Amino acid sequence: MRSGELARLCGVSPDTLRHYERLGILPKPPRTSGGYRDYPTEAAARVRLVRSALSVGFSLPELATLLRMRSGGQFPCRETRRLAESKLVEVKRQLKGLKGMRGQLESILSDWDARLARTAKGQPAHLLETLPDRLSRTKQAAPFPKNQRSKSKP
Amino acid sequence: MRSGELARLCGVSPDTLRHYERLGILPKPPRTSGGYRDYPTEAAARVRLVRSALSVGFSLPELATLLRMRSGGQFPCRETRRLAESKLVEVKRQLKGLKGMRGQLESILSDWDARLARTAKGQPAHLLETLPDRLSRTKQAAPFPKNQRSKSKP
DNA sequence: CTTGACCCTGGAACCGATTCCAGGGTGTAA
DNA sequence: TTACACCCTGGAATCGGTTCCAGGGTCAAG
Repeated sequence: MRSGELARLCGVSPDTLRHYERLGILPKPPRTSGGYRDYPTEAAARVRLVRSALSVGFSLPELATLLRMRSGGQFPCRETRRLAESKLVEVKRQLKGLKGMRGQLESILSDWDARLARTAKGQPAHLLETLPDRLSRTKQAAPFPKNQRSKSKP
Repeated sequence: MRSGELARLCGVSPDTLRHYERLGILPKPPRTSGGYRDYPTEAAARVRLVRSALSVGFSLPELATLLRMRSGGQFPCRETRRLAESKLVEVKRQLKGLKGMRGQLESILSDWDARLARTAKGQPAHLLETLPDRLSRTKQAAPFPKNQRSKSKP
């Protein structure tokens, strides 16, 4: 199977397949005489595995590690489970942050609508200025993935 | 007030202040004879405005646009409101996706625990392989911000 | 023989907010 | 005068997953 076909089959682009191969996530397939990749049928299962793992929060480097250990004869089941658990923790953290944002936005919008109703067109309503007061009381959890960069010097 | 002091006061880094200034979000302050920025007291309010707008989903370019219009004598109240509304829509979209992920992860973990309980140490449990089947039935909403890149050629 | 669809490669762009860097000045206290 | 903390600048790095690029090959149908 050539890359375009496998890509269509899995709902990804051929570029993405090459990318997975570069990261060691998709095994290098044999080549045809013309230099084309010739994927075995199992490749589709592997790609779908990767896609579904991504969709629950695994990262490509993590998958690379797990899949490489496996092809090295190990079975990182416990590591895999622990990783999934940490994904759940992270998802819960982000959920908390997003729910906070949703509540803030809803109350902001109703407040702003009230202000706009009593503000003539072309006049300042100073909407943005109302944000800091509103948000100063409640602490927000970051709704984006935690990518901790070291603040320490090497 | 020098940059370090304002930064401490607002809980950001001096680098971040410079960044805001580069984007036209924080007005250029006067300089001391030594070339240091000398922020007026109002600067802190502006920085806090920006921080709080960021925390509910506004982006720096969006803030730059709004704040520039304002300093140009306009009052983009309606635009501001519409923008906030679109942020709420986006937050709801992400919430849907994250809730889906949470459910998936929870059921995955309990399934994996059952599998691990009946798998001897050092033996393969094939945890990752169970993902595609589990996820194939339900469609997931992307839990990350939609950054649509055009697929069309110029 | 030409068209057109497909494939190859390594490297770079993209998103956004923040941080880091090198190489150089300012200002104050011991 | 010599530490030391702080500040300046423009440009680049960072995170991750995907896409894009140029310049070139493969291969079937017409």
